[in-house]
Amino acid sequence: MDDADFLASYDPRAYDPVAVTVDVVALTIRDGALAVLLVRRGHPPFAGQWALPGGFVVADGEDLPDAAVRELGEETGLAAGDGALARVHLEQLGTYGAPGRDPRMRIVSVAYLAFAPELPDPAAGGDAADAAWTPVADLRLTETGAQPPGTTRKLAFDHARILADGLERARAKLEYTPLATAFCAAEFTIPDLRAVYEAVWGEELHAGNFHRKVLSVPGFVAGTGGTSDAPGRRGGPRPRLYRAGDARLLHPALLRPGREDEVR
Amino acid sequence: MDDADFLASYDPRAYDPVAVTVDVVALTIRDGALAVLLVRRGHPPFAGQWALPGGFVVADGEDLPDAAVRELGEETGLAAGDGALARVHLEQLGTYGAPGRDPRMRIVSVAYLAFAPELPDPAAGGDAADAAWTPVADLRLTETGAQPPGTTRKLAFDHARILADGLERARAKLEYTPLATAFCAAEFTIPDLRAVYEAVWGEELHAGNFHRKVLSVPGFVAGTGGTSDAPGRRGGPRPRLYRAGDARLLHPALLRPGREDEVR
DNA sequence: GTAATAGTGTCTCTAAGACATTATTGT
DNA sequence: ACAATAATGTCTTAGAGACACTATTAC
Repeated sequence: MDDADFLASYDPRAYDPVAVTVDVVALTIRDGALAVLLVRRGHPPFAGQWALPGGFVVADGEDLPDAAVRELGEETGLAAGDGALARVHLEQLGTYGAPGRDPRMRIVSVAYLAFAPELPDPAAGGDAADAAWTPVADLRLTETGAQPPGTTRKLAFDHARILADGLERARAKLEYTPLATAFCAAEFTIPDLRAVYEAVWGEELHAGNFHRKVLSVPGFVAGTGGTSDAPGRRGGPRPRLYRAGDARLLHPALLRPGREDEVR
Repeated sequence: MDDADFLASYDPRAYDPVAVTVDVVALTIRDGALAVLLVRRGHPPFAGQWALPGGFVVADGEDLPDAAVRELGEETGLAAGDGALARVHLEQLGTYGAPGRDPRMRIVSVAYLAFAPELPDPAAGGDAADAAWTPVADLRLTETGAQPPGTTRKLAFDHARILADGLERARAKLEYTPLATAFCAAEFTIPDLRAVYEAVWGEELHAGNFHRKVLSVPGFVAGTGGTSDAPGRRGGPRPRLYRAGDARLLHPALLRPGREDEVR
């Protein structure tokens, strides 16, 4: 039997049904805090609860990253050809396929991680009853969370786990890639960049050391020669403007402070 | 409509068929070289060509890592309850779902990465006509490879890409995790560990500096007090024996030498 | 003996971090 | 004037890497 014979006799529907979906962990910085795009589900299961944007992959011809971009565009109201979506950094996060994670049927979900500069407020689209950028600090990400009840939101499906994995990935990638620039506008200042690191890592960084460190990494940032016009600051000289450099890895890396204890 | 109504009216087969498979990049050290487990396909498509071990996920109730272990066991002839398989480190590598990657239908494949100490020669099982540990140096992993033809093997599907991604993941994880100990027997020497690093990174390391570095990382290795009986070596004192320590991250990390150029 | 190897010591240079200092802005 | 901040300078210490050296084994 050669390939052609095999294809002719092959019936894909003979297999048990497994559906493939794409979920997106879209992160941005809003008001100095790390925020994730969430939608309120309009249909069962988990109707009314908040969840990551996502949906079924179109079986015929849609690549997985394309599906992720499509889902992101549906929830933010941005078209794929729009410049704002083109600036979004997208990478695969992982695949979640435990039996029972969706009550309807066996669903394997490929999660993507998106990093974006400040985007417009989302417009609910598709199946979503609502959509909003939500500070991650307002979310309960562990079963044993110690947050005060009422102020936290629990996510549908296993999306709390997916989001937690995405946050850890983001925190780690800030260390050894210039990913932080993906959260900034095309031109930014070193203090802007430091604000991104502080929001994602949840720690204050020493301004002087951070400044010198960023400039010492080859290709991290490139000066434009201009200076910020400094709106809304509380004094001090005008910071210089930079663009993202051509480095794809930071060498040496910017390591998170105080991680010796988390090692075991 | 509540959840129960929705489930009753839901027909999973109404969706376009997408099949989910699991492929395994199983790495080990054989004769001092990094080797990957490959099977020769017994059926179309790509009958007769070498490929990564893998297969369809059982839709009803099999978790994805379980499917990966099952596929690995089928090809190596090791039972899941066997101690050898229990020592294998398994982690998800990524998911590959480009349309057309399989000529039969839309197939989304979840790839897993397995690290094992020296395992027995595989026994062909399942659909495989043959199975073998193959040194990765004998494989053509890029389309524009400069290897001499005839000495290289080309893999089926997009498995060359999956393997290349797995190798890069392995090389990176040696830097900041104690993963190298997963390639060693329960007790090993520092030179054994150095041989793992050299095989995976493809570079010779300075023996003295490596030794001091490994011992300086808290929790990387723990001494047993014993010494190797040193069979087959070419002279020198008996090296001391160690076991894997309790660290899950190496701090500080063991960085690969000479990566400054690959940064842009 | 000779060669190879395990393990340790020493030196240099880079880089991280704590801290100080100067200059420039808003209030 | 005062507070806040950008940007740079100084000092200490940890760590990576080059190299040397001793001790122990196989041949």
